[in-house]
Amino acid sequence: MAARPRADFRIGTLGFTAWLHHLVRFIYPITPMTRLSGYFLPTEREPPADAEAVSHKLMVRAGLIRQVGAGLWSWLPAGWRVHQRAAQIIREELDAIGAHEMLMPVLNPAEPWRRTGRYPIDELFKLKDRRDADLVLALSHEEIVTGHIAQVVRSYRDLPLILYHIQTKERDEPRPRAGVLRTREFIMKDSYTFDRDREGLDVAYDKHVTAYDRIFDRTGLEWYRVEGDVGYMGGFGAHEYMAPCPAGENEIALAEGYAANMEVASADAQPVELPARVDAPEEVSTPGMTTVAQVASALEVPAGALLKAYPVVLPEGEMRMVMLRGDHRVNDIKLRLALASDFRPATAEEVAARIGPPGFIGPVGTDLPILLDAAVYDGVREGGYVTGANTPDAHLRGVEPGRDFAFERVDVRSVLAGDTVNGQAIRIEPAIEVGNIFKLGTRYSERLEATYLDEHGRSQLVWMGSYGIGPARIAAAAVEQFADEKGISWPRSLAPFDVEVVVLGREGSDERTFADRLYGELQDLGLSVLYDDRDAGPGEKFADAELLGCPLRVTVGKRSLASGEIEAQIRRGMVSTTVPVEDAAPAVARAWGELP
RNA sequence: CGGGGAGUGGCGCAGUCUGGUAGCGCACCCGGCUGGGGGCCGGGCGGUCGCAGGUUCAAAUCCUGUCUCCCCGACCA
Repeated sequence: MAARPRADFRIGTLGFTAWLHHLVRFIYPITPMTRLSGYFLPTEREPPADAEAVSHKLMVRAGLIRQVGAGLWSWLPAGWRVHQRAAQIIREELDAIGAHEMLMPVLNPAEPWRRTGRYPIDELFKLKDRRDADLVLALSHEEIVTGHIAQVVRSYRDLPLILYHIQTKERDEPRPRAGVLRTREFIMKDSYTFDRDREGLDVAYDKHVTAYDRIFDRTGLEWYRVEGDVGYMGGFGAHEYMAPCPAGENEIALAEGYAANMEVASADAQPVELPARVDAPEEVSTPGMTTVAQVASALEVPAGALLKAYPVVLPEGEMRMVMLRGDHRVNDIKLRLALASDFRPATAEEVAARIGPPGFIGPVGTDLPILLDAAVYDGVREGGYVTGANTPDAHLRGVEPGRDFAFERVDVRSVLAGDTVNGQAIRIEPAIEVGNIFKLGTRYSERLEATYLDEHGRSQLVWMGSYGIGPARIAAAAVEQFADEKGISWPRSLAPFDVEVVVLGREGSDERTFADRLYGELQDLGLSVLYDDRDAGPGEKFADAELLGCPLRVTVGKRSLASGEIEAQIRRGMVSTTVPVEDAAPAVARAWGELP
């Protein structure tokens, strides 16, 4: 009785539905205990001494996560609520494209991993059971899910399928870092699509684009879908979902209408002024000058007027010489794609034996196949470049591609800020990868024999895609993107609680009575509420509320009751508004509904 | 894997160089005051100094080994 003395109040204020709702709760007290006085929310005044990233510091300080070991984290109740909210958004949008949730084990027999060739991966945790059988801890679930498909799917009529689960992943990361941004154990939503053919895969992939776009829109994050690295063997398309933030481990190139991972980004280079054309290359003495900076400065030309050589060796031992502008850098991933092969840089000995003195090598006079980066002019316009002369202490000036050496055109450089795409200058920002989608093709179905019989009774390989999202990274990225000097500022969709009610006043005071009631009313309106009913000073309560970052803070004190207006502070931007004491709850709910 | 740094009450740190009774702030507990921005007064609890071995009359401190954590880089199916 004393616990719930407000039923009659509600009939009048909230209407019959809410009253009924309350009655049900009165009988089945399912309301979660979110009175701060009895909640496990250990806030800290100071960040962990060794924390660097904003999300790491704030999530620990706010009482969301606690470290267990390197790359191993517990999610405390409020943090887990955030994680669950992210997971629920993912779940809803995947269900909406016809995906079906399931659950696969983390502990796997080694055998399917051996079959797919992934057993030797260093990141894969390996262990043995008591009978000395080899086991692994799954770092994703292609092997297991494809194994099920191989067993179950017989006919083209069984396809397509979209399956997913939200399950722990284990990865023996060489370097866990930055709180929950890169951990050894984490929860991932991974989905897998199974189709009859390549066209079917394209459809499944597009469905994931739709779902992912909606998911990341709903999280409230700033995000980009960028082109990702497909790998030169068997990838058919890949995108990554990137959330820009200072602690990000990736770099993305962004321009109006363009977004790509730096690993694969392509853009038009900024122009460089070349020395005037000459009839034939001429040798100049450059004693001891083996760096671009030295040569450029000695010859008084911009670094971009130099062509530097990057000799590489293919697995079969063949050599290639990559030429690019002196102010540009080779992007190994793009080069690997261009070569359609792994490669390694040639050693100084190999260079000396095959081409010329290291530091002075160039394209003129060599018989090596030359790959010329797209940013290098081809000689029909502009002037001549400076290159190594393939003799000690000398360079050539006035070198023109095409006239002075033959080449194959490639795009293998890392783009720079200020380069353009469709005339729009790009900028480069750090970002955290929060999701990825990947067209696998038949790599796994081949090795695990996932086949079906088509309309003509012929056996066909199943076409697969795999798609991941890390809810923990969504949470951390949101912290990174929206934090201010006071703490976290959650987007509405991810906040651990919609509203935090702060009461100022002793046990038994009018403020308490009012706040108790408001707490219940807000919950009855469908809001999740954290109620700071602790016997603490106002400063401490405000500081904690701002640290935790619920979108809306409602303060009930003597002052508010006397003035007839209650302060409602919007966390994002720390904007204060007021709601009338009369009908406070619906007014708070309306205010909440307008937040980001 | 390479480089750098750190392990001392719950948190943040001093003390280590130069061996000699383990300290500070916050937090916590008790009493009181205060009550719209981490407030005040008084009284308390709590640490075998990461672990193991060694040197020494004596080790947080010196020596050896080892474990753990963080940062930078490499790596990131």
